[in-house]
Amino acid sequence: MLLSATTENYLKAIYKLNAQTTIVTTNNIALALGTTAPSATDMIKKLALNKLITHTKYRGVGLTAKGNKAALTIIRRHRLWELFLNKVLGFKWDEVHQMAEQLEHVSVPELIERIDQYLGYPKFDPHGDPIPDAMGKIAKHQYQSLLNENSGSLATIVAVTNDDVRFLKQLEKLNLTIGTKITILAKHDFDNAMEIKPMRKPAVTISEALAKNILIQLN
Amino acid sequence: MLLSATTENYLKAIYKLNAQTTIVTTNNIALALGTTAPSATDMIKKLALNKLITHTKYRGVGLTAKGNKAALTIIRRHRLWELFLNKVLGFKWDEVHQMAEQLEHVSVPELIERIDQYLGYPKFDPHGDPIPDAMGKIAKHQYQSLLNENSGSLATIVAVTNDDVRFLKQLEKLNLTIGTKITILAKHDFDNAMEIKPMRKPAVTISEALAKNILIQLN
DNA sequence: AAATAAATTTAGACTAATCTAAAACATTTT
DNA sequence: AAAATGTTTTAGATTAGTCTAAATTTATTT
Repeated sequence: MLLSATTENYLKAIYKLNAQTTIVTTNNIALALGTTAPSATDMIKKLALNKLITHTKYRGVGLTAKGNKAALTIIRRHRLWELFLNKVLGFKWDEVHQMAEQLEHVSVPELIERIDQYLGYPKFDPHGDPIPDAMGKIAKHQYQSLLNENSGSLATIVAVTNDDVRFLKQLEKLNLTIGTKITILAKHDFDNAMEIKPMRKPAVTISEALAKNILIQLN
Repeated sequence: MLLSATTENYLKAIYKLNAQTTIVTTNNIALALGTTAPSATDMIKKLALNKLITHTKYRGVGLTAKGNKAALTIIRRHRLWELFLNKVLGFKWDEVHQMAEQLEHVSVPELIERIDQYLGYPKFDPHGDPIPDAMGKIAKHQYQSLLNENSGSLATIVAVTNDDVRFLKQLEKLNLTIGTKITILAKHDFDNAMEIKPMRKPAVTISEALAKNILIQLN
C-alpha cells in the first residue's frame, strides 16, 4: 500500500511519541510535526479510517499492527539512508538527518534492500539508533541517559536522542561522539551539569540539556 | 526556489518535448504526463504565472530561461542518480529509470554535488544521455538514429531514446548496449526492419520501432 | 460541585492538483 | 468560405492537506 509523505510523517511521529510518552495526544502530534491541532485531528481521522491507528475521541491515538509495520518501514529507510550518506558519501553525522528526511519517502523496496546489502546489513545508524530489519524487527535498546548516571562511572556513548544539527555539532566539538569511552568525573546538584572526561581527550563540562540526550552503556 | 514534484515533472516533460517537436502543445504535455488536457491547461497557467514558461493561448508553450535552468537541474539529478544506482549499487540499466523518477525530486544540492564528485564528474548516464553540469551546461548530442543509416556502415551505439524497461531488456538480449560497435548488414524497404551485427556477437534483425530509438555515431 | 482552564474537535474556508462536460477557438476538408 | 473536425480552454466539482475561529469535551481549581 502506498502512503503519502504526509501520512508517513504522521506515522513516524506517532511511533516516536509512543516510545516517549504514555499517551499520544493530538497536541503532541501537532507539536512534533510543526502543525496545528485541527490539522492533526483531520489527519488522525484519515489514518484511523485506513486502520493505521486507533483513535478514541478526546483520548489519544495508538498504532495498529499495520501502522506499526508501516512506521518501522519508514524508520528503516531513514536510518539506512543516514548510514549510507555517512559511510559511502562521507557526510558528517549532523548533516545526514535532514537529507534522510527527504530520502525516506522514496518508496522502492529493492533500493532499500540493496543499500542494506551494500552496507553489510548494519544494526545501527550514525546516531546509534537501531535499524529495523526487512521484517520490521528492531533491537529495542534500553540504554540509559547519561544524566541518570553518577560520578565515578566508566561508560561508553552508544546513541543520542536528538538530531538537531546544533546539538550534534556541539557534541563533536566536545569529543563526545558515538563509541567514545568516558569517565563521569562529577555531577553538580544545583543545575545537573556534569563533568565528563572522554578517553584520551580533555575533560569537559556539559549542561543537563546535553546530558539528557546522550545515551550510555556502563563498562 | 522550491518546486513541487508535479511542477518538476511538467518542466521536464516540456523540456524534452521542446527537443523533439517544433511546438509544445497542451495535448503533447498531457499525453507525456499521462494526464488530461484540462489538467495540463491548469498547470500551464500556473507555470506561466511563476515565469517558468511562456504561454500564448491556443498556441503552445515555451520555457523561459528560468524554466530551462530548472528543467536542467531536474534532468541533472535524474541522470546522476541513474548512474549512481548503476555504477555504485549495481542496478541494471533497465531498472534505474523508475527509481530515478522518484529520487530526482529529492532537493538537496549538496547531495547531488557529492554524488557527482563520487562518480568523478561523469558526462553520460547509463542510457548514453548527457548529464548537465552544476551550471546547467549540457553537451547537446546530435547523434543520429540507427534508422536513418544505410547498410554497409560501421557505427557505435552511443545512446537510446526510450527508457521503457521492455525496450531496454530487449536490447540487452540482442547484445545492442551502449558502446557496442555494430555493422549494418541490411535495411529492408518494406517494413524498415534492419539486419545488425554487433561485434563478436551473432547478427540480429530489429524492427523499425527498435531502430528508431537507438542512437549511433559512425566510426 | 461550580467555575475556570486546557485540550480536542467541528465548522467553514483555502490552495494545489486533478477530473468530466461543455464552450471556444483553430485547422482542415470539401 | 462554410462545414466538419480537432484542439484548447473554461466551468464546476473533487480530494488531500492545511488553516483560523468557534464549539465541545475533559481536567483542574477553588
